[in-house]
Amino acid sequence: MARKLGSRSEKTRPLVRAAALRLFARDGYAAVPMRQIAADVGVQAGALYRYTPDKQSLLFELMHVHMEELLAAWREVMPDGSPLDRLDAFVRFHIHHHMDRAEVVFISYMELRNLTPENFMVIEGMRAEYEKVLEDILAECGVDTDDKLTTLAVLAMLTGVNTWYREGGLLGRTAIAERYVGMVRCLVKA
Amino acid sequence: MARKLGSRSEKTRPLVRAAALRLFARDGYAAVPMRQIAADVGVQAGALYRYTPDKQSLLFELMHVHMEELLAAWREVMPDGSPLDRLDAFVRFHIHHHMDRAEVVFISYMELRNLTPENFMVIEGMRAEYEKVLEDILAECGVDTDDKLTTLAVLAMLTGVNTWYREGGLLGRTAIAERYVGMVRCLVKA
DNA sequence: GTCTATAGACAGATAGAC
DNA sequence: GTCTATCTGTCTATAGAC
Repeated sequence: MARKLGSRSEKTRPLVRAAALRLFARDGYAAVPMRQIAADVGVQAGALYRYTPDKQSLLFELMHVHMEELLAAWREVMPDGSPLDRLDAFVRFHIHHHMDRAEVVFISYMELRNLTPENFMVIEGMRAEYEKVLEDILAECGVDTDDKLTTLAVLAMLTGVNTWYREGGLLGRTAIAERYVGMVRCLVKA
Repeated sequence: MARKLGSRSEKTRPLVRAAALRLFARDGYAAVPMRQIAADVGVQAGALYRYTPDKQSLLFELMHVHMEELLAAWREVMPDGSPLDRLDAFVRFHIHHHMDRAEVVFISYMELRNLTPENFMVIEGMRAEYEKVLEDILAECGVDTDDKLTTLAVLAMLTGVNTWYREGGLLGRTAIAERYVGMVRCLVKA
């Protein structure tokens, strides 16, 4: 099979994204120079601008793709059962998805303020859409969602797993998810 | 009454701290130039170095004072009652303290990675000490604290209030605290 | 598509006048 | 104690050779 022209460029592009992801997560967007991303990829800084118009777009693209994948993945696994079943499913989905993508999740919470106002509005809209998924499920479960306190408390608790979960820890992935399922069920009953 | 010599310097110092607090919270440590802090205070950039050896010390001092005050304030109000009473008291204390100091709390979570390794270890130690306060109370309430999941889940839920609470919102401070008290009680029973 | 070289802006921190 | 002026280094992004 003949290679397409320009296929070489499509080898570097994902490396740039991966390096930006890793370094932004580790050191923070503002603290990572383009030169360091380039060094991580194994090219000179100027070459990066073949793949991104600027540093800001690199950040925005990582967060935008993440939010699109998050919303799409939920639509994919979203079950039809009872409200409580759907709540359990949401908790398991959220925990597993966030454990699998620790770096981009971390960036998406930490680097919001380094987005331009236009880019921020896009991401904020998608974040609100995801929050609405949980809010609707909670409402169907009989929770009062006039104020967002319960929704935000549950979301904060679930997302907190991102700050401490590391692969190979004391608890397995499924065990962790089931513990959170139990805690959220308990909050809903109260 | 005669003014003490040097009393004028002690007027600018708190202004520098206040400006750094406000700007670090709004734009992030890395994005705030010393010149902007100076402009906020109403002096030239060079004058700031009468009050701090460098920018890093400005950040560290804000976080360090915050953690000292947090630990001291808890020791002050810590009650003697039953474990469940002490848990309620901790929840109320945490929520109110975090609502009253939104900016420095936000900085303390967001800017950890902009501390030098030495400074990070100091703050991290104090953060662990605070976490231990909650862990001990939960253990006395009969919660299994062999793994830290419950402790961290409760702390994440409580601290989440910082991301959405604004003065003059739908719910009053006390009402919010009592809702969290109810949710935490429920998690402990399960 | 990657390189070298550099433009142009701006950072943290210091020196010395007043 | 604050000023002006500046040193020294680093940043993003671009230009043009190969």
